[in-house]
Amino acid sequence: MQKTLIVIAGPTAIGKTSLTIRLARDYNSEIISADSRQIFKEMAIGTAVPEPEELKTVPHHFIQNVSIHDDYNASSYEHQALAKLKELFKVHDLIFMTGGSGMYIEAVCSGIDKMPNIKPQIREKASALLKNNGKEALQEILKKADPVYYSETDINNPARLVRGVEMYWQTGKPFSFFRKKQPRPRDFNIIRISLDTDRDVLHKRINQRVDQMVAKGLIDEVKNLRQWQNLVPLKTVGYQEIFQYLNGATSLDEAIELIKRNTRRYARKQLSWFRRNKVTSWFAPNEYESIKKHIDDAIRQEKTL
RNA sequence: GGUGCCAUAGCUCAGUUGGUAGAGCACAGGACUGAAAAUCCUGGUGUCCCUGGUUCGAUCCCGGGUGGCACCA
Repeated sequence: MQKTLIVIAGPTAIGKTSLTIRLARDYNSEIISADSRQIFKEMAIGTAVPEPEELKTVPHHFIQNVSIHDDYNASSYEHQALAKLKELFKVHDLIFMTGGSGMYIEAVCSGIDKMPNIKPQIREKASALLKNNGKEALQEILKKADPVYYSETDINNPARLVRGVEMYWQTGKPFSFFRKKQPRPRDFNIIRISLDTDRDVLHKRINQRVDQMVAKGLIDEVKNLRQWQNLVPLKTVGYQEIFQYLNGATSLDEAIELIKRNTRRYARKQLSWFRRNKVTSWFAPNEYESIKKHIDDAIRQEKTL
């Protein structure tokens, strides 16, 4: 029996959670979350994790099971999610994956090339070079050490430059040696569904959700994390803005407005990511019957193949 | 009621000594293989309030109107 992963992608606040829970119940299935922030134990309100009642109705995986103090990235997620899928496919033919982190979804669907971990000292050295000598210094190194990556990547983007340089320093080999970008075949089928709706509707939902987060105690949640504000997982919309407020840089009202604006921008970037995938089918979040029909048709097609 | 000032992008405003206009924010699009809710790139979206006049040509100058603000009654 061919196993199938159904991926429900969509921008933040569009209604992925409730839609996927309903689907997973109808198909008697389970849900794998592909969300780079809901995965952290310490972050709940600001990442809009599903409510306890929702989590009870259908088994969820990768919700709040890692600490912000752990090293975690898209590659860790790929391996854990694949292992979990293998386990779940022993009892289910159909598993749902939903979340807003495009890179996490791609990691599971297509895979990320295997690469060595970077030692913290090397990472710090590369960041220090960027800070002290600017991105030009990193560009110079890459130009000589890794002309392939240098010509392919966005050399204005410090994050890309640091990555290339630290990989070279760590291994003595160019980053492009590891970065093959070869999609890895999976032993399960993938059905991709993406959600979108009118922009003003989405913006309204985002604004409401942010107000709800504040009402649920976002400020207190962020206050408790204040000493960790420089950790990467906390470089997150909803947290950075409240840190700014707690640090006296903005008023609370300003911080809340900034969260709304930055969440709108985040939603736009997510959509941009999901549009890259040309095999996905697009639906509005309220088109439940059409979505179900699409899934049933896709499964039936697979069976006849 | 009188006088003065203002009216240009979604918002706040700049500007054109007359040749159909540009900043910030908002917004839109894109890139992205180990931080990805990160990081980076690109884009002005417009009856220049309406209406007459002057002019080859008016968003700009002049008259009238409408709306807003301020002050005086």
